[in-house]
Amino acid sequence: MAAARNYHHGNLKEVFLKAARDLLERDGLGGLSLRKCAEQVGVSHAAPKNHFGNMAGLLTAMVTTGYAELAMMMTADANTNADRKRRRDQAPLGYVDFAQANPALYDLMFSRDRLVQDDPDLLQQVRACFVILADCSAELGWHHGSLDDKTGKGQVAMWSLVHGYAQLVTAGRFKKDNMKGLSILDILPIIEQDGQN
Amino acid sequence: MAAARNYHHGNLKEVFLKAARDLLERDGLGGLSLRKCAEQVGVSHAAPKNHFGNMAGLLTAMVTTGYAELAMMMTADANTNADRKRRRDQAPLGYVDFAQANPALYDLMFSRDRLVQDDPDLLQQVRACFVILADCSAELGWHHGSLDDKTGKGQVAMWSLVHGYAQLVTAGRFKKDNMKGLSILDILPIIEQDGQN
DNA sequence: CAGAAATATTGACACTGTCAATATGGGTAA
DNA sequence: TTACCCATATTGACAGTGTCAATATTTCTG
Repeated sequence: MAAARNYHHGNLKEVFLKAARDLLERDGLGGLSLRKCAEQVGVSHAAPKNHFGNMAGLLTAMVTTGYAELAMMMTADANTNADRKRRRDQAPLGYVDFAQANPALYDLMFSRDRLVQDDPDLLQQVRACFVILADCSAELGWHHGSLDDKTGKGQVAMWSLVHGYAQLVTAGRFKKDNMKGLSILDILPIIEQDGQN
Repeated sequence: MAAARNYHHGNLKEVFLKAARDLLERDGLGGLSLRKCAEQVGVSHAAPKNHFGNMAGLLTAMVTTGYAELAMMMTADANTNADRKRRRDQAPLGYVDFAQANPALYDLMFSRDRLVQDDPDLLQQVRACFVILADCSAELGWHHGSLDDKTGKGQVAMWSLVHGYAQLVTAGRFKKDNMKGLSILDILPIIEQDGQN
């Protein structure tokens, strides 16, 4: 149960993931290395191989936890007695908050290479996030096409708009002084409501 | 003028950029290396230092040409005698086409680290692309806030929506079979028109 | 024609991910 | 308890990487 001195660290996987995330946000993806993480945790440079296989496995594990946290931040008020508007706004607000709090990890979460894209855990967490946003779009009355398969126009527009906004803000593509007082909640309402279909 | 045999390649910078882009799209960012490019071009491994300084300089140069091409694809019909709707649709259509034709480069164009973010040429090309999209949002009647500084709600929504859509499609976050027949042109019209500032 | 400047090469260095071989210890069944 | 298997960690090695200093070659310029 308790961590041993040398061999069998106990919870090396979790500790390693935490160290990797700290290093990622501190030095960027280019500054993240397995060996630096291992040194910081206090294990040998090949120790992570048992838990993650290779670099892509580590990044995939980090990203998967990232999607799980993203879902949590979007549903933080789901089971509280917050009013209806507050709960409805929480998804896009929490989404952008997560991206701004973890910009490097957020980048990695949408990179095409570097990840094991068909990892089952990853796919499940991604889908969970999409479902939350799809519900949010329905909540706002963005039906706009087939809702049954969760990939109607409203759902695609919702994720596109929120993700695009989050990425452009964290990438610094919008000038900060011009964005003063302009949040994702100001952008969403310009989507036209459409109750039919 | 003509390329010499050994020293003074002549147009090494352009040739190197082309080799780097080929390698980037073929093997991803992780598979791109200065030494592979140099080998393919037929120069020594340190030759690119004179033209790009370091890896970040090479990536920044690649990304800058990427933004220039993106602007060209968005304005391909600008000076033709295509009808008004065709010209208006060209910006978002060309944007998504570029992302799908150059997915790895497109990713790099929105990464926070790895680039020299304050490079003057890069900033200029980025701004040119944003202006094209801002004009497009005005063209569609998305005024929604201050238009004078080009960063009103409509402009932010336009870039967010188009970029988010492009990135999510190229990253495979939308299932292909569910996206059949659903293009960016189907998404844009759900934005509400609002002529009053 | 000579010297300066631009451009390319060579060699070295520290650092990286990955792998095979080895060592250690926890868990389980006899 | 004892013996064994297996998960886990270490060590050592390897090819590949970006970067830099020193050097060599070519073009440009006065």
